[in-house]
Amino acid sequence: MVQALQPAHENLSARVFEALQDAIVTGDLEPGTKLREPELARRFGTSRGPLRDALRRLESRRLVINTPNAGARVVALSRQQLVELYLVREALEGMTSRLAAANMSDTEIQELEVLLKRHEQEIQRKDGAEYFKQEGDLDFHFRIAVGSRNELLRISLCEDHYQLMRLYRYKFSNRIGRPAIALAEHQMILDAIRDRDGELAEILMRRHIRNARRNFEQHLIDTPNGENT
Amino acid sequence: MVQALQPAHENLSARVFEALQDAIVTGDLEPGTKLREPELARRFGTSRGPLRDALRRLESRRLVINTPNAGARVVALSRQQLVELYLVREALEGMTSRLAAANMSDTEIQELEVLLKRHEQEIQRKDGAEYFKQEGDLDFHFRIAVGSRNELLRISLCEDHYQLMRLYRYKFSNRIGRPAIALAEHQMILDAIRDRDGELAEILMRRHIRNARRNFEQHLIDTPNGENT
DNA sequence: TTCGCCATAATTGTTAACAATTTGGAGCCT
DNA sequence: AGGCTCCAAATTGTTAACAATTATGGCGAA
Repeated sequence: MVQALQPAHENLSARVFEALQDAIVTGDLEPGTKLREPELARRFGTSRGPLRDALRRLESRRLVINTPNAGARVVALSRQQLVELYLVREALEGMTSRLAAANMSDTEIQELEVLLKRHEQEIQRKDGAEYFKQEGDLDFHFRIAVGSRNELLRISLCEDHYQLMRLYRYKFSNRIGRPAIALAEHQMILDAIRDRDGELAEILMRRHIRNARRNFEQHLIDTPNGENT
Repeated sequence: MVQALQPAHENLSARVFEALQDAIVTGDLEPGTKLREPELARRFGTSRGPLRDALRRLESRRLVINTPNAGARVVALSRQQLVELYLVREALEGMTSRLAAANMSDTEIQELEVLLKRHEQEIQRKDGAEYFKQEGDLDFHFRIAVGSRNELLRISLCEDHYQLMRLYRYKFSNRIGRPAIALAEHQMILDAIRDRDGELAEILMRRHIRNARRNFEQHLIDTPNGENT
């Protein structure tokens, strides 16, 4: 159950937007759920105006799909659409890595090293691995997006596509051994960035995401009756 | 001056959205223009509700920037932001071309050939070249996006980024000789797609957009005092 | 039973009024 | 003159009522 909004300061529209996005991404509102304006307005303690505003903003992030005169629903990505998302990420994050190799500060690179060291320990200890490996993975990609010094790329990835990825992160948990493989891939990407080798960083990042996609596609073959349309 | 909306059928919000987008992209409302809700509502013959709705949708396409409690303005891209846009296009359209080589139908490829033949004639006759070469260029890229059979890519490019490109297409008209060069690049990309050589198609498309970006960047160096921030 | 139709309820779309915030400028002081 | 404060006007944010559209459910006929 979603609770009312406590933080003041911002306008209602923005607060409802964040609360709704959180409810969707955490799975509190499951994919496909009908989003009725009067009900949600009551739940968030506001009127329908700001709520509609929030729905439009969520629609632009593809977390909500709206059909005119019929209402809004939480997005339910098909397997095909998830594959499409991987392909877009492959393209965008390849470019991101290339730019990050040129533009990331030495400090940021050192912080990335620390992050990966922590991931290594997490995986060895296997504590909280199920949860952490996904959020940690996104954190790695997130920092590279920031390091690209390209705001358009950063917003596309961090504020749009990653939210969608988070929404589906629990659906297809990576297979046994994949976290360690992913970490090794992250290490290689970081090495390339440290060497300021943009071309290699791009190639490695694309291969990394391509591997994740193929892992997912294999998962589809193994379990033909998924929960997605 | 923007006129009132005649087409019925759709809801007001959608009609205002399209009319406003058109006014922005055609330059009727210049970059940086303050968008006052009461004024626009009068102009489009509606109330502020649907108008705010339209503004939010334009915001999601980056054609409008909204600062809370201070109102909305037509976007005014800086030179740096335009460079960023080229880089994003390079990444996305590279992937688009790769996928189009695999997924475009033979009919679509033939239609692309017809399109390029027409461009060739247009350039030789030099009639309407100034206008056509830009819209025609976008048409070429548009069809490849469709041919990728990736809806996420198609929407990102055709409905988001291309509108921004159109908004700035008149600002930096390609230099002498560039249209012919661009056409030759288009030809090579089409050849690769016809050969179903996705890898080559991607390389060529990226080089094509990279060339356009460098052409633009050179333009920046030559004319340091641009109209953009 | 099952299909289609109609009335009713629920939901979305739109409007206008009210509240809160920001902007612009007059007037005053230094 | 220059800059500050404060008031007024304009603009954005929010709400609730009304209109239009869509979903629902019962009824009757084949």
